[in-house]
Amino acid sequence: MATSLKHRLEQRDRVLLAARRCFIRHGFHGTGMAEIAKACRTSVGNIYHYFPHKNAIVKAITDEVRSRMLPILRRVADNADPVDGLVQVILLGLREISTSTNARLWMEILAEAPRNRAIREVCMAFDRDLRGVLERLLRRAVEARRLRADTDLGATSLWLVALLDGAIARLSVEPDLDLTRTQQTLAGTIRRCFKANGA
Amino acid sequence: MATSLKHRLEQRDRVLLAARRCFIRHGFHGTGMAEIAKACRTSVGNIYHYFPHKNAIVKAITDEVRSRMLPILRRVADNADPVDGLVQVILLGLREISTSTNARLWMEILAEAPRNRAIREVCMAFDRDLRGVLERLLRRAVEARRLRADTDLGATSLWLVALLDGAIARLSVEPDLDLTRTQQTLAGTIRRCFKANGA
Amino acid sequence: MATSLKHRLEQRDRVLLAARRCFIRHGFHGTGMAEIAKACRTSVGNIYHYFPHKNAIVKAITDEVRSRMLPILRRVADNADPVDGLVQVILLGLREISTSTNARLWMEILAEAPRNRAIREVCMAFDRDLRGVLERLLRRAVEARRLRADTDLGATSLWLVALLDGAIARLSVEPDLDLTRTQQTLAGTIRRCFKANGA
Amino acid sequence: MATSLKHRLEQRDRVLLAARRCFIRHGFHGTGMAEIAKACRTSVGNIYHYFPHKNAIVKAITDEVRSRMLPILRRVADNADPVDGLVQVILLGLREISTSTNARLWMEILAEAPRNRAIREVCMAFDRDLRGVLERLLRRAVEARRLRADTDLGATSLWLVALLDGAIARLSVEPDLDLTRTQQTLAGTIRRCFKANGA
DNA sequence: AATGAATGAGGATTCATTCAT
DNA sequence: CATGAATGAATCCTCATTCAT
Repeated sequence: MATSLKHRLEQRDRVLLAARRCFIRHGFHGTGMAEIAKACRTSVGNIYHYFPHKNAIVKAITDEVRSRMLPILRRVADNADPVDGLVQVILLGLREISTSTNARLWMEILAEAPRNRAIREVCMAFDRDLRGVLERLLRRAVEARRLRADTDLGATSLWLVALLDGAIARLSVEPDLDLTRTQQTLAGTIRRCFKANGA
Repeated sequence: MATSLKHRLEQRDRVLLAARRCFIRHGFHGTGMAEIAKACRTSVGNIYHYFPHKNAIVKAITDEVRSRMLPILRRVADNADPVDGLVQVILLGLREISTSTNARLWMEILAEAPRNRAIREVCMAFDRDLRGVLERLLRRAVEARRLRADTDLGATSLWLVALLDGAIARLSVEPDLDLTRTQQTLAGTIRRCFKANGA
Repeated sequence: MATSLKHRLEQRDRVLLAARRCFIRHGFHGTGMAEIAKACRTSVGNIYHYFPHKNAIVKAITDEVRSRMLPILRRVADNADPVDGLVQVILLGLREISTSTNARLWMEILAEAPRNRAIREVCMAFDRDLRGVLERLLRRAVEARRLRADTDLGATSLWLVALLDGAIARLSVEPDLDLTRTQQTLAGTIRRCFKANGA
Repeated sequence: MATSLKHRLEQRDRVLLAARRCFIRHGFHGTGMAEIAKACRTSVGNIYHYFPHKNAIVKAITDEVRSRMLPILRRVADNADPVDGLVQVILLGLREISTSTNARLWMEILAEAPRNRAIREVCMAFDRDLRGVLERLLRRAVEARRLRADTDLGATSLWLVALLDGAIARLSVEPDLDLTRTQQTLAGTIRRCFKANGA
């Protein structure tokens, strides 16, 4: 029982791992079930024991990609200095995105979202979380008088998220882009948007 | 002769217009030639008198989308005040993107680029142009002492472009987003990154 | 009137010439009307003023190819020496076949014949003519006591025709084959099958 | 496992058998995948489990047709009397060709070869084998002083092959032709080209 | 659980032919 | 006579999904 459950989960993961590689290479639409089956050395039919649809695999991948980002958010959200926290969210987010070929996957997800309810919902849930963290940090920055009180926090968090999405797009179009070099410039610019931690 | 040429161009445009609508609704991959044919009330075969591939239609749409942006860039590039110019590029870019359902189309293009050479080349050419304009404006800002001399212009222009890409992604995931409201916040933030046009 | 008729015939020939080139390159099935139209710099529709079907073009080409062979036959049939005549038929036939890229065309015709009544009829008519000439020569050879009286003339003429067909097949599979070198061997062998022009 | 492999091979054969019948009736180009599918009572898609292309089916048929000829060659090549061997090669070759509707298939193959690399290669390999056998027999005939020492063996083997190709062409144009009747004439003629097995 | 054969609709593309201009 | 746009059925091939084994 326990063993069989363990096996189930392992097998499921093997499928996901294989699917992820395929999706990165050929996109959601460009990848067929047969390709995934071959990549994880199973049969096509067997995959359907673990996922009811192809789309369920896509959703699972989306979930996974998203869930890898969440602990980063939580860790950073409690940073003593809210501005440091914000900069950290952006920098860690960028690092996660630019790891391996994640950008391609993120891009695929972003493009799929408009026409795929399941994916869209995952995206929106994640956006809510991310923007929640960002807005909480921004509010703390206001309280700490590092940010003007009349700042539109919603708008600001929106643009910060857009910055991450934009990085995804940039990376996926120009995969050779070295984000680490330009990160410092971004971090500096963001910091400069806040008042110094005044005496 | 002249009439037939005119007819050809009109028909070509009808195909593109129909394709555009279909692509917005169902994406490049989700749209079949039959759907396009029906949408412009021709036969499938006839479309092939105007475009050699489905991909040629995709490329033509990409070209068109991109070329609508170029005059905006040129107009703005010569703005007397470089900071105003930069803000204008961003704001006008956003307006163009958010027009009707353009964001979806842009998104589709961004997602297609990594795996479609023809599209990628159009994108890269456009990026070059856009970043050229941005960097020229940034350089003028440095010369006008509105920006620190040690600013990494390449990095900065990259992030500005990413901001636009990010807006596309945001809009395509949340089509109901009202960008106009948040635009002012962005414009203000950008302006504040530059020193006042000091006396 | 006369002029327009002349023009008609010229145009018809232009189509045939173009079609011939296309058929040699891509075969009957591999050549589209559009390709022929482009090759003779007309419109597709215009070709249909001169030929009711694509198949009519194929038939016309077949006719032409065949009719080029006929005068050769007639000229040779009256040769004083029947054995010389036979050898000449074969050698001239081979020369005609191997001229330019005729073998490909002949081959295309042979392959089309089984499934194309119009072509088959042309082929059979030609075969009748050719075998008639051959059998007449063989009969004269018998009369001249150059050939055993019990020879099966029908069978012999059949195998001589097969030899020509075979040469077509060989040339079309190995286009670089140099038939002229091996011709002499064939001619010698054939001659040796007959008794010397005895005293 | 063993069963499934057996099933696979059986199914593959069923496809080939059906394809063969279709090809004989309508030619390679005239036969669609749908027709083959119907002829072996499967779906179109399923055929693609057994063959990657339509062309792979064509090649498999070509292989099969050719490989049926090879054992004949081997058996005959070791004939004690080289002239008997040669006559046998031709006669058995003819019998194989004239079996049922093989001629049509051979013809189709010959016509396809010039424009289909895979087919051409099979044809050329077969030609090499066949001409190898023929030349070996001819050489032995020379050694046995049954043939003039200055005979051009290459040319002679070429014409013998052409004779077989020609028979194919004849049969495919005139399917009612009764080759068996004329075979004796051919065999006799060939024999007479050699000197008697002199004492 | 695992296999992979089978399905059949749907994918893009081609092409002979027609017909309005 | 000439054009080439239009048609639409037919081409090969792909693919998510089902199902008997």
